Amino acid sequence: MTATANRTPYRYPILQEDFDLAQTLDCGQCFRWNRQPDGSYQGVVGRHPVSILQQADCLLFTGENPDFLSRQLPRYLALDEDYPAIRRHLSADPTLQKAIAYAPGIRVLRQDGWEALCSFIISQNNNIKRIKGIVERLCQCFGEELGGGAHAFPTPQRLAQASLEELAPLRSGFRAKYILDAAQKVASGEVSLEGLEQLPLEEARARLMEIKGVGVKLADCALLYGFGRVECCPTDVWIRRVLEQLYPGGLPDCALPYAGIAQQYLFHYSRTCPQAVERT
DNA sequence: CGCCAGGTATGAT
DNA sequence: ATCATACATGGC
Repeated sequence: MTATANRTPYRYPILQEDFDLAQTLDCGQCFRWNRQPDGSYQGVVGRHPVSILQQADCLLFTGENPDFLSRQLPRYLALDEDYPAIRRHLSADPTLQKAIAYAPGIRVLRQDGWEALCSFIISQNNNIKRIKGIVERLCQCFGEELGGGAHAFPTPQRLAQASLEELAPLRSGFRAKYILDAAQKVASGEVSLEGLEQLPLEEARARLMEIKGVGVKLADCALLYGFGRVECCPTDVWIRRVLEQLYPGGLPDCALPYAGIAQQYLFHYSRTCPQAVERT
C-alpha cells in the first residue's frame, strides 16, 4: 500500500505529442523517480508523493492533492514550455538535430532549487546508481514523513542541525561535509537562494560557489535544474568531450539561449550512443 | 580485484 | 595560471 494507491488519477492531455516521460525522468537530471513494473513512475515533488503514468494521449497523475496535480505538476514537467519551438530552434544545427531526434521527448524539469543543489553536490565524482541511493537515504533519514513511507527532501534547516556523524548512515563519503556546509549556509541566509532566478548568471554562480564543494559545474547544474536558467550549460566530462570533438569553437549561436536544454539532449545522446560522438 | 564515477580542493610547478 | 592528486564508497 502506497500513498498514491487507490486514487482516481488526474488526466492530463498531452498536447506536445513527442513528450516522453521515461526519457525525461531517466536522462540523468533527477534522482528521486522510480520506475514501477507497470511503467509508471513514483516520486516526490515538494511535499507531494505522486505517481505518473504515460498513456498514448495523456498523462495520468496520481496523488492526494488534485490542485497540485493539475496546476504544479505540469509545470514541474515543463509541459508549459513550447518545446516544439525550442527544438526547431536548436535543430538549425545538424548535430543538435541528431541528438534531439534520438530522444525528442526529453524535457528539462523545474526542480526545487535546494534539492537540485544538494543532489548535485552528491553527484560529484559519483555514479548515478549510487547518487540515487544516497539521496534516498538522505530523504529517509532527514526528510519529512509524508505517509506511505514517502519522505520529502530534507530542508536546509533540518540538515543544518545534523552533525557529520549523523550523516554517516548516508555513506556519502567526502561529500557529507559539503552537504552540511550547504545546509548551514543556506539555512543561515549566508548564501541566499532567493532571487537567484533573476541574478546575472555570473553573480548567481558566484553565490552558489561560496559553498564548499560547489564548483562551476555544480553551480550550473543547480541553476539549470533548480532555478530555471535554461541558458546555463553545465559542463561535465561527457559534455566536455562533445564540445572538444564536435564544437571546438563552442556551441552554435542558435543554441545559446537554450544552452542548458541543448546540453541535456547532447548529454543523453553521448552517454547512450557514444560512438555517434566519437571523432571520425 | 581494479578501474571508474554528471568534480572540487589543495598543493606543486 | 595550469596540472596532478586525494577524496569515500561501491557499481560493474
